Amino acid sequence: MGRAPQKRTLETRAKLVAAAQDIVSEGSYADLRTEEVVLRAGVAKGTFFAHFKDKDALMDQLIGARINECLDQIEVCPAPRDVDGLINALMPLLDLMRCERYVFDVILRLSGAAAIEEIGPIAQTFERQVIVIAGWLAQGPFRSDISPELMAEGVQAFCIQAIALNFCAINQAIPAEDRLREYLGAWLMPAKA
Amino acid sequence: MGRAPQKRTLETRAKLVAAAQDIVSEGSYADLRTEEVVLRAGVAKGTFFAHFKDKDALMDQLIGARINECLDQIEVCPAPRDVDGLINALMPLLDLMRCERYVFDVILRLSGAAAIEEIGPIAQTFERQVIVIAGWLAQGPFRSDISPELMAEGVQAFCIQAIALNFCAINQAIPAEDRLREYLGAWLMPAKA
DNA sequence: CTAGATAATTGACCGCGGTCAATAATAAAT
DNA sequence: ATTTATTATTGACCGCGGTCAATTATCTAG
Repeated sequence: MGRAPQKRTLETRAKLVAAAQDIVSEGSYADLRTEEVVLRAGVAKGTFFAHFKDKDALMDQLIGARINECLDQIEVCPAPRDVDGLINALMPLLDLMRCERYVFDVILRLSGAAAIEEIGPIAQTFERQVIVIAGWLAQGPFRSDISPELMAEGVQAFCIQAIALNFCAINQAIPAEDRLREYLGAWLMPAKA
Repeated sequence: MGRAPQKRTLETRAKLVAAAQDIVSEGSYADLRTEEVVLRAGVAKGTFFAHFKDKDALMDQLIGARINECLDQIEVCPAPRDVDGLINALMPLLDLMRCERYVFDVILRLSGAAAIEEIGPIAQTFERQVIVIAGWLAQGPFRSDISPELMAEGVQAFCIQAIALNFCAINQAIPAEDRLREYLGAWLMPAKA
């Protein structure tokens, strides 16, 4: 067990995060530079890396926090009654995931933790997503031959697929929502046949 | 229309690719350095970037070529008769995609082209995958309420999901094949209910 | 209060991907 | 052949993420 963190440490960390958030709000996640962050925070470069393992770790914090805000908001919605309702409910999350190519890449990269000790914010939100979505699906008029958790994992997979295809020039004619509707209809309410 | 490429150009490019392949075969994709490539090829650093837009473009060539080898081999297989057969048939592809974390990341990043003019090798193989898999699914004893192409896109999405989850420490207990079998069973042969 | 231990901060430095003005090699025109 | 237009190559240079030995601030024991 380490000692309790010093006041100074918390202040420094807060300055770094605040500086990073400012930069993002003025521009984009993609053009955040660690050098700009430390400049604004008024600390040395090494200090940044004493607080964050690498640049991705900062992004994990920032983006993970925003995903959690979405989930807070989403969680209290009533369980959707059909695929369209589900897509509607998921919209804030989808919009966040596709707001920037770089953000999507970071989320994909960090949605799984390399080691059990280091489950970061984004990886945690991915577990939380499954819980929230599975909770909904258990109530709705969806297929019942597989578990809600499995259905939820599939929803995640298809969201990613729909967004990934939409970042691709060839496929931008079809809106991501339409593609997702097709996927989820087939996944959640198969007509068998 | 540009002029035909000079002999020298083709030689240089071949030297670069050969050097890169040597490095990969001695180590991994992840530890390929462009500086090492140009050193072995006996050219200047700038020459590399005259031939490849960036490092990713080289990876696109190298990995795209290997995916195509897999597809050549896969294409001639008889259409699988069930989910297990499908997973078996896809194994060479899956093994390639998960051989290295870095390789998986590159594939995800390049599987969609940013602009229509620049559809790279990997993006092309992703279209080819859908064609090959859809061809199979059209023949097999799978659901018929959705198109084979849609089924094939779902297979792609679930392959990626299964691999991604398996790169994550928390989920390594379950082999990717088992997870994939569960997904594809539910996707391709829903029991309705 | 002081001395020693621990934790936080610093900034010069490195690695490596990527750029670009200058130069050299090649092809086309006279 | 000689000039002219293109194309290929060069290597010094830059940006930026990340490291680490040295320094400074904070905590704790006596």
